[in-house]
Amino acid sequence: MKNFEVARLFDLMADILEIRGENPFRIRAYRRAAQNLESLTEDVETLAREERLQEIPGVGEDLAGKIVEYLRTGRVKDIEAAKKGIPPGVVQLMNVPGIGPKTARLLHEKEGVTTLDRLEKLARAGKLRGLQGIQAKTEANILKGIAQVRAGQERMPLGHALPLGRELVHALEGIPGVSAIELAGSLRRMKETVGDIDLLVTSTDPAKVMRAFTTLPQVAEVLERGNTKASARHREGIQVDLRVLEPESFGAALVYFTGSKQHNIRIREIAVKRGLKISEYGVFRASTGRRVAGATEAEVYAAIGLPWIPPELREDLGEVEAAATGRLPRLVALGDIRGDLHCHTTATDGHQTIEELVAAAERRGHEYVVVTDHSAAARVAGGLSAAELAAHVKKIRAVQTKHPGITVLAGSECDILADGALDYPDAVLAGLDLVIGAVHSRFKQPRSEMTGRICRALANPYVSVLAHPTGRLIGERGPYDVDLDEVFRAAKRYGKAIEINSYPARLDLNDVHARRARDLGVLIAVNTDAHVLDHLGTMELGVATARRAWLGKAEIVNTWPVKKLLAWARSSRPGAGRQRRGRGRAGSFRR
DNA sequence: GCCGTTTTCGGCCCGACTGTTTTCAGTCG
Repeated sequence: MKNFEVARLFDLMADILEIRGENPFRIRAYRRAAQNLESLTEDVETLAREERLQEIPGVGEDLAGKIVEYLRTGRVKDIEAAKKGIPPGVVQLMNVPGIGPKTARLLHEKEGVTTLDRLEKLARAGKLRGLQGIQAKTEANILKGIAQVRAGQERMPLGHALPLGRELVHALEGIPGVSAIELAGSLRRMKETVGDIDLLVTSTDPAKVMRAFTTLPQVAEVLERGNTKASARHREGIQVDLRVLEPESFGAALVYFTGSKQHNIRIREIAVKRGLKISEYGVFRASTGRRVAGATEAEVYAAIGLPWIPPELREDLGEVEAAATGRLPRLVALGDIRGDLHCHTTATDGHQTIEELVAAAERRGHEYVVVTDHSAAARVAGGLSAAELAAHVKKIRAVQTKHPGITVLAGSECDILADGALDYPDAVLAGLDLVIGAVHSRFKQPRSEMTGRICRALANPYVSVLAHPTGRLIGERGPYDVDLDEVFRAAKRYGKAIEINSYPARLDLNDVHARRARDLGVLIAVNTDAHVLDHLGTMELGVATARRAWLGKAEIVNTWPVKKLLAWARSSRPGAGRQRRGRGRAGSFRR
C-alpha cells in the first residue's frame, strides 16, 4: 500500500512549486491529489494495475502517469528535476508557523538558510531584519515558531480535544450577548486527531467576547487578537481559534469554520456557477451583493441546491456529489446503539466489577452489554483460564438476575494465537453468547502470516467479531502489517463483523478503513472496549468514526435488537442451519 | 494540473490578521 508515499511525494512537489512561485492552481492540483490519495480506500497499486488511477478525484492523465512512474521506478523525473536548487531543508522551513513559501525562498536565496539551526542562529543575532519585509517583530515570531516546531506540535487525539473544546464552550456560553456558540473545524467533523480547537460565537458585543476569551484560565498565551478573531494557546498545548460573528451569519460561519477546506472550496465553486458567492458572512448574489442566505447551515446549502450535509462527511470525498444526487447516506447516530459488545471487568484488566459495568450500561440506556474479558494467552492482562472463565460466566449470569432491565451476555475477548487458532477450544467458546477475536501478540509477523492468522480466526464458527483490527495506538504504535482488504473479504464471506474500537487511542478501524469495509458490504460493530466506567462514554468517538465512514444503522450489529444480534452470533455455529430450518425462524432464547 | 447542464480552453474560493507597508504582501485557515 503506497498511497501515503505517493501522497507525500505530491505534497512535496506542491511545496517546491510554491517556493518556486509557480501557478497556484497547479500547486492546488498536486495538493488535492495528495489529499485524495491519503483518504483513498483502495490500494493505489491495485488501481494502477487496473488502469483506474484517473478515477481518483483530482488525478488526471499527467498525475496518473507520475503515479505509474513512481510505482515502477521509485522516482518521478519531473519531481526530481523540480527539486534541483531547492534543498530539502528549505522546504522544511515552511513547517515554522509564519514562514510560507515566499519567506522560505527569501531566506534561502539571500542568506543561504537550509536548516532550522542556521535560521535560529541568524534570528538570534538579529541578522534577518533588513531582509525584504522582515523587521524585529517578524524575527521574534520566527524564533517563537522555531521553538514551537522543536516542541513538536503533534495533533491532539479527538478523545482528548473534545472535552477541552466542550469546556471552552461552557465557559463562554454564559457571557451576556452571546447568542450561539459552537465547536467547529476538524473537531466538529470528528477527525481522529485535531490540530486546533475552533470556536464560533455569534454575539452583538464582540469586544466583550474577545475580552472574556483572552482572559479565560484555560488560555496560556494569546497569539493573535483582532476585532472578530483571536488565537490562543490552551494550557494543554493545543491552539484555540475563536471567531465572533453577527447572528445573521451563524449558518454561513459554521459552514465556513467547520470545513474541511476542500469541502468549502467545492461548495464555493458551485456557488460561483450559480452566480452566487459564499463567505463566512453569508451567501450573496454576485451581481448585486444582496444576501440570499446565511442564518442556518441548511439555508446555505439550500441556496446552492444541496441538502444539509453532516459535518463528519465534509471532506470532499464524494459527499457533494452524493448530496447533489440525493444519495447522502442516513448515518448511524449515538442513540441507535443498543449495546456494547466489548467490555472488561476486574476479572482481568478492567477496573470495574461486573455489577458496576452492568449498572453503568443500564444507566446509559443500553439494552444489552457483553462482558468480554481476556483469555489465558493475554497474560499481562490477567487472562482467564478455561476454568476461571466458567466461574466468571456463572457470576455474569448471577448479575443478570439482579438487572432485569438489561440483557447481560457472557462473552470473551479471546486471543487469536500466532497460527490463527483461538485461545479457547470450541467446546469452551460454545458456552459463550458472543466471542470477539483479538490479536495481542506477535505484532511483527509478516503481512501474509498476519493476514492468514486473522482470516483463519474469522473462519472459526464461534467468533463473531474481530476486535481492533490493526492494533494501532494513535501517536504510540503503528498498525501491524495486514492486508485489510483480504480480512474484509473473509469477514464478508463468513458473515462476521469487524470492530470500530472506540477507545480514544485506538479508533481502530479508522474512518478510511471502515468506509472500505462498508463499501465491501462487511458488518461493523462499534464497541468501547471499556476498562473503567468512564470509558462507556467513548462510544461517541466510535460512532463518529462510523459516521465518517458513511455507515448507517443497519450495517452496525450492535444497533440490532438483542434477538437479532444473538441469532446472528449463532448463525455460523454448528447446528444453526438445522435449527433455523426446523423452526422456520431464528431460534428461541433462554433469556 | 484538473475539469466540463454555461467550457476540450479558460477558468479555478474567500476573507482576517500581522507586520510591514503608506496601499500591500504574506500567511493562514
